[in-house]
Amino acid sequence: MTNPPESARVEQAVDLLRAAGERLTPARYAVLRVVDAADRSDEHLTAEDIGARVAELEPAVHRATVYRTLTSLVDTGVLSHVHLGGAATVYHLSAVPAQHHADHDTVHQPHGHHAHVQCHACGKVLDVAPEVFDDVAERLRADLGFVLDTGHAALLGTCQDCLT
Amino acid sequence: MTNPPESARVEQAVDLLRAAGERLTPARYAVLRVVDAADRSDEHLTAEDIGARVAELEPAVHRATVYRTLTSLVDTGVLSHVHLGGAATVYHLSAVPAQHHADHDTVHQPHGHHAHVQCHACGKVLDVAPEVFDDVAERLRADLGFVLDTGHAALLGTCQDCLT
DNA sequence: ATCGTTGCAAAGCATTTGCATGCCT
DNA sequence: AGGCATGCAAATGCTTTGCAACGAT
Repeated sequence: MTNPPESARVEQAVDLLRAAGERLTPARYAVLRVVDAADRSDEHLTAEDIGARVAELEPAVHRATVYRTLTSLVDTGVLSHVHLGGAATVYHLSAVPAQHHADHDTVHQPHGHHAHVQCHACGKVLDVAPEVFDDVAERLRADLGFVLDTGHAALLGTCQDCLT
Repeated sequence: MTNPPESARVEQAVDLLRAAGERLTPARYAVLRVVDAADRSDEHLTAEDIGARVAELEPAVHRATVYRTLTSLVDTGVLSHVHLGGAATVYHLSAVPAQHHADHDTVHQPHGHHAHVQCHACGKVLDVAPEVFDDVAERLRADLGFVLDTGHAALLGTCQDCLT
């Protein structure tokens, strides 16, 4: 029980970090654990959300450090971020090709790479299988020479619950 | 030459404004002209961009007023805004069902309603015909009950020029 | 021991708000 | 005339930065 697969994802992230010649610090470790936990509960945390949780885990870590850490982890490729509809940016562990996770709906796919749509009414973020955008991506490439980065930004709309 | 259809679009916007029982003030008029001009040159202006141009047109108008004006014009429905990939929000005249404009590429469509994709390398914003997202919209609705608001948020990718 | 990383605190920026005045209708 | 919109200025909130101290390797 107490040795959940979480460690696997975090460890993998740590390995990536080290492979990139980066140092592992308490701040970085805390950020990785927080993001991993959020990932596996399908939460989407912003920089400040992460800062808040890191503060609980490592009170000594300064907010500014969380921002710098997020930036460097994204640069390293350990984390990736998604720009949501409004303005917020949320973070994910980028590595890890999915493994467990009991899915609930069709277009939903376990972790790993995925696209996002956000409800502008309630703010909820839904994960979507990247293939849903394959046709659009193909058309944009053919017509405009534009290579779509599926999942780097979320589209807006209204979720089922908010359709009155 | 000098009596461009601009006035038509602005006038239409003004009518909408009045129909909504809102007042026409120098600040609002300036904002409308600026946004109209941007629209017809396919530019995508943020609140501060608009503020800067309004300052040239009406030096007396305060920045705070531009923000308040944009908000109220969007509420009224005269303007609509699009959330770009990064964080910025850009504005469009919402009415006006397109008219002139010599198009250059297939998926490009004159003004009116359209979707957007943004290059995260150069920041350029490309307008895309909303139909490009029809299939995605249909699938999201069918699978998740999510109603996509095409064109309220932009997707990210890399434009032809930036593909090295 | 070295050099990247952190803490701290202050600066930055875009955006918002309270309030009294002004002006559109 | 009446009430919404504006100017002004201060406050906000998130994020960034300079610099010296710290600590991971």
